[in-house]
Amino acid sequence: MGSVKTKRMPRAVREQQMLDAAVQIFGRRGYMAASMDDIAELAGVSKPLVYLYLNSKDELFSACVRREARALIAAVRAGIDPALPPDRQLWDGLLAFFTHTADHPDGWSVLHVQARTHGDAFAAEVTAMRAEAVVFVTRLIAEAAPGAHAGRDVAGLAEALVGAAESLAAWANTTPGVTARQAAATLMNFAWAGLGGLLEGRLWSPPRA
Amino acid sequence: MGSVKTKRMPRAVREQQMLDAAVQIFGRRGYMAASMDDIAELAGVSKPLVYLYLNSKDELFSACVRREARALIAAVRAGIDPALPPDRQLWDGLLAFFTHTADHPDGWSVLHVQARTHGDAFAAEVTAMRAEAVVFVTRLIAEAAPGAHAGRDVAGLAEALVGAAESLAAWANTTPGVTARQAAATLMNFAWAGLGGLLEGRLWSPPRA
Amino acid sequence: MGSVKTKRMPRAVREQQMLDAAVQIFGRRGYMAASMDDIAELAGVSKPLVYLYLNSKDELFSACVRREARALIAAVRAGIDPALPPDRQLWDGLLAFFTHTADHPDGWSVLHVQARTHGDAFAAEVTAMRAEAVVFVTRLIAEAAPGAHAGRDVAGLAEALVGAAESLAAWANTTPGVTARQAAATLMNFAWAGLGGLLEGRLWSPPRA
Amino acid sequence: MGSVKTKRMPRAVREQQMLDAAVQIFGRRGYMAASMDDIAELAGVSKPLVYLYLNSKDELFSACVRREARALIAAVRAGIDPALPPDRQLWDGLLAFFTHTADHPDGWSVLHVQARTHGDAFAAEVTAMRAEAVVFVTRLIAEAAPGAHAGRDVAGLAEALVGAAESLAAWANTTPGVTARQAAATLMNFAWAGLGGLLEGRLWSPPRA
DNA sequence: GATGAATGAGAGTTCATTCAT
DNA sequence: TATGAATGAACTCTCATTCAT
Repeated sequence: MGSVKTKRMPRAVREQQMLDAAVQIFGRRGYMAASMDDIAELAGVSKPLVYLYLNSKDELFSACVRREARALIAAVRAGIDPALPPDRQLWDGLLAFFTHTADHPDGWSVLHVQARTHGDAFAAEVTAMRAEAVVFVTRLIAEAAPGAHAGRDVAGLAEALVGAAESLAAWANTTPGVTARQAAATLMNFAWAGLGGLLEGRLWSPPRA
Repeated sequence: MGSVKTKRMPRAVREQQMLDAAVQIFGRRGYMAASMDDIAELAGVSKPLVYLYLNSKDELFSACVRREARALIAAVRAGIDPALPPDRQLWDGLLAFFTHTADHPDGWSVLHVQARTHGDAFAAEVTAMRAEAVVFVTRLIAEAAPGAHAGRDVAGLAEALVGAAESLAAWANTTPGVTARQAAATLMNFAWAGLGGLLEGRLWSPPRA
Repeated sequence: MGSVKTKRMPRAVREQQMLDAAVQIFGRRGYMAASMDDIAELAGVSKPLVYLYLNSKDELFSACVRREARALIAAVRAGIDPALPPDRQLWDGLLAFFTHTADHPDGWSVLHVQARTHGDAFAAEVTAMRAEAVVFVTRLIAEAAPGAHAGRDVAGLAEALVGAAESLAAWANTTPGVTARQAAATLMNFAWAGLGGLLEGRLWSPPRA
Repeated sequence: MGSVKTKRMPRAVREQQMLDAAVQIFGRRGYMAASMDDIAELAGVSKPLVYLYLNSKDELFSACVRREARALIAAVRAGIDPALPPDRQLWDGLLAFFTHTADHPDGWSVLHVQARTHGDAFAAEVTAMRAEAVVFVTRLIAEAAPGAHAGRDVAGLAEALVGAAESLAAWANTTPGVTARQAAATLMNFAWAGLGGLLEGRLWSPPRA
């Protein structure tokens, strides 16, 4: 498994090997259950080297979160053309998102499950990423319904959408036979139909308590 | 913090105290990071007593999951009157859900985050609970829009809904001035319009790749 | 298993029940691996009662050793008629010994294996019992060969015989299909032939080193 | 006591130190009463190192049994010259045996007492060793008295011999002025005459019960 | 005479982390 | 650059023992 044991590699390469191993172990077992021994072994190096390059378990995990977050953001950005109409942008973004998470399930697990479980220090990076997504979706909604009453309603919708997407990604990764395209289609239908209904004014009014 | 240190209590009472403490610790730190020492201390008893009553960390966690799942289901059921019209039932259910999860964040964390992270045995309990919720919602929509074709993509929708709900719950809990009522309203509108639209066949067609 | 749970029994009876249970558990699992919980449960009483009557694990074990030692000594004494010739006395004694140890394997295990493993305090009782056996055998040898050179040689032979008997008893208890009579016959043949040879002067002289 | 605390030793050396300590503690206290803490302390290392090299208490004990069994066998083999006459071979073997067990009482305790107390896996190793001894002795006798019928009751004789040997070893160790040489002489006379007698058919007939 | 409730102390085991080379 | 050797601290779990009734 792991990589072929080659000695004397440049630091940058070794570091990436360690991060690869760490993401896999952290993603599959969770922060606490992951052991530095296993990570070092999977990376094909000795434990002291891991400490030499990455200082501690916490920093190693942090580096994983940062790397995976950046990769995911880059993938989604690359999938979107801001010149296209909003529904098309949403679709492209969802497709890019589900495709990337499907291709990097351990990375997504680190971001979605593990980073949030383990304390605010790690959550910050993920929260920033998430905020960017919410802003993006909010803008799309606003563009699609220029006259909509903005503010808390739209923010709530965006939150709901992003949360639904996150949950679906984890589900698609662990359920055999579900493709990124299907996950994107499910959410797109759900969201667009819902938004459409809302924008046409079909609001449901709660009863006065 | 904890409870007042009272000695010699009947077993049933002590057991609930232990479960209270365990839910809090498991919910906030996760299964692996939770230590039996801390749980016992928070419960105000010695560690051996926890083992005497609940046998092992695994069984303790399992008991927590079961108790919290039952409490959540009971809360939602209690909020619903089957004699009312479907939309009203959905609203009442959502309100009960958001209220209960807001009142018991640790319990919700145990169910939503921790139980899924920790192995299929626990995930099954939660999955069953969610499936019940999806069936319930689907039935309501079908009653409201008779003749529509239900049953497609149910699992995916469930994931999306729960993800949206969790996201909204977190949003409501952390955004000042947002109540369980408002979170319920947002999701109600989203779900009611979106599901209704889906059942009526209003689909968004993805572009040919 | 155990005894039928009857309440309010006189102390002497309860105590014997406890000793029965303790001998069984100690004999089969050893002193350290035996737990007071298991002993109390097998005796059909609560743990505090065991402590009320027998004070501690050590004293309980000690009581077991004493009781079993006395029973074994009594059984062997009862089997011997001092008026008979020495070889017949040895045979009867061996037969009584092997019969008793076969009928009370747990008791013999307590005496032979466990008591010696666990420190000098318990060994004393067993050592006394053993010494008595050695004296008895020594006397028999002396009677059988009136002119034999007594002293260390005879003492060594008696030691060897008693040790062989102890070892054979444990072996007969754990090997299916070996009866007390067969064990006695094996040892009797070995010992008597050996002694006979010795007494006839067939001594083997070690080479001068 | 223990060894001088020297740091950074090669693995093989440290492992032997650990086994030395383990044999001493296991031999004197028994498997259950021996604690890994005490073994580690006596070996002059920390507990994790013991686990790193020997994995578990069970495996550590197993390693002790193996090592001591091999050492004893080697000592006895080294004492015997197959070119010499059979009685001389038996004498040399017994002398080597008593000398080795006297020099390594803890190792002998591990083999004789502890290994049999603790489960069949370990008993097997010891049983095999004893069987080898019995075969060896039987062959010597057969060579000395050709034409005799061997092979009957071999297991019982082995038990009796080992029991006698153990008893004599303890006697020699605790009785002032008794040497390994004298213990060997006693058993030699006993065994040589007894076995010889048996093979020649001199049986003692028990009375008809 | 008898027990349900409770615990201090210690067991085996694992882990993140560091030294010395 | 890289590692074999080593450990302090913490974990889950068990046990002999006692109190209050």
